[in-house]
Amino acid sequence: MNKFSPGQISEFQTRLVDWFQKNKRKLPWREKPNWYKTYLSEIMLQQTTVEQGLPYFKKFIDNFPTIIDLANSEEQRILYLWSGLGYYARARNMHKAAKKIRDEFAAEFPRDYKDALSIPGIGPYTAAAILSIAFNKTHAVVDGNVSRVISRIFAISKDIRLSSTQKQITEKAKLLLDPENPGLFNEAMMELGALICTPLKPDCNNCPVNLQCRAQAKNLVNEIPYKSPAKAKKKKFNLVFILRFNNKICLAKRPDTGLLAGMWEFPVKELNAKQFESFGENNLDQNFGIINTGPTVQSPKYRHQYSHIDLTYQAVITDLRDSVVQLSDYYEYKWLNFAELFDYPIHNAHKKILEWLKSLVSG
DNA sequence: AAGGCGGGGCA
DNA sequence: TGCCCAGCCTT
Repeated sequence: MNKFSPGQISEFQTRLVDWFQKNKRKLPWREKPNWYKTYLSEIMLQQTTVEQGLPYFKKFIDNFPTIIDLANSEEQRILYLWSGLGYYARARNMHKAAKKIRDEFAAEFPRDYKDALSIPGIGPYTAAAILSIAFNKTHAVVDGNVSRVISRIFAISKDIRLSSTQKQITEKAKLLLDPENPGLFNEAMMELGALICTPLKPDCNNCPVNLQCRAQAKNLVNEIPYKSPAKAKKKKFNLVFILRFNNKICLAKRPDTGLLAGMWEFPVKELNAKQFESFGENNLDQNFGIINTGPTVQSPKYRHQYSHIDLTYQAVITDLRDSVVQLSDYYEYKWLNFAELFDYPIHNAHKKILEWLKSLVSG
């Protein structure tokens, strides 16, 4: 009852892979595949849906057709093309990775698992995915999709966040893996999780392995996987300054570590909830050391949810009497023409402000 | 082992 | 508005 027999494993593999070959999505990295396309797509699809990553994959393949092109690029160029996709450490690690592959692995992806793990941005999942999909090496992948599929197949109802549960799932993934077609099998597992065995309302009627699914048999599909509740996000409030002087606008670079590292933005002052509600009644000079020459223009309030922060923010357009501003939180900033603002890697919260600014200019 | 790190989408 | 999705890295 607790174990799949060799016959059942073989049947599972056959049914799954047959389903995959008939139902897989047409995706650009699946056309004329090579390891570089696999690598690029796997990095981009970490914590990211296919729909969201698709336009970025096309951009990167167009701009950097080979790993050498990627390695030879500037980091700011990579961040610019990546801006809006999030988790920007991926982009910076990708640049480091490309240089390492170029210099230490003769511009070829290493075939060894430990070597793959030594590359920045490549962990257990990505190493197994690239080695199996691009080189048909026998490594089982465990990503979010696979975790969900396996927890249902084996009716594992323990908290899926626990590392002990992940360990158990990894063992099951190795057990099910088809050693003859590891790449195909891994892709099929992930595609099943993405198309059929979805987090909400899984399409069990069209599942190729529903007869082997213990969650289905026990009518527990909606209870598995169990995930313990997430912590509440911290609420934060930002006042964003559109500082203007001589028809130029100030844009600043965030520090190289932490949230949105290395991305550009309009200078920000973090306020508490009370300050955020009342700043308009105060004098910007007294409160922020900013000397404005006239009335300010306020943007609508925006909300932006990060994985651990619930941010509310609002921009004010402020004309300065001189260009001396106290921006001690930033080590680099520039005064730019309006059009030049669009040439910098700006994170999404401030892209919304830029869009608002654009609507003022054109409207 | 736990927490930091984006952005999109849904009820 | 609250809350879901989730690999890699650092601590």
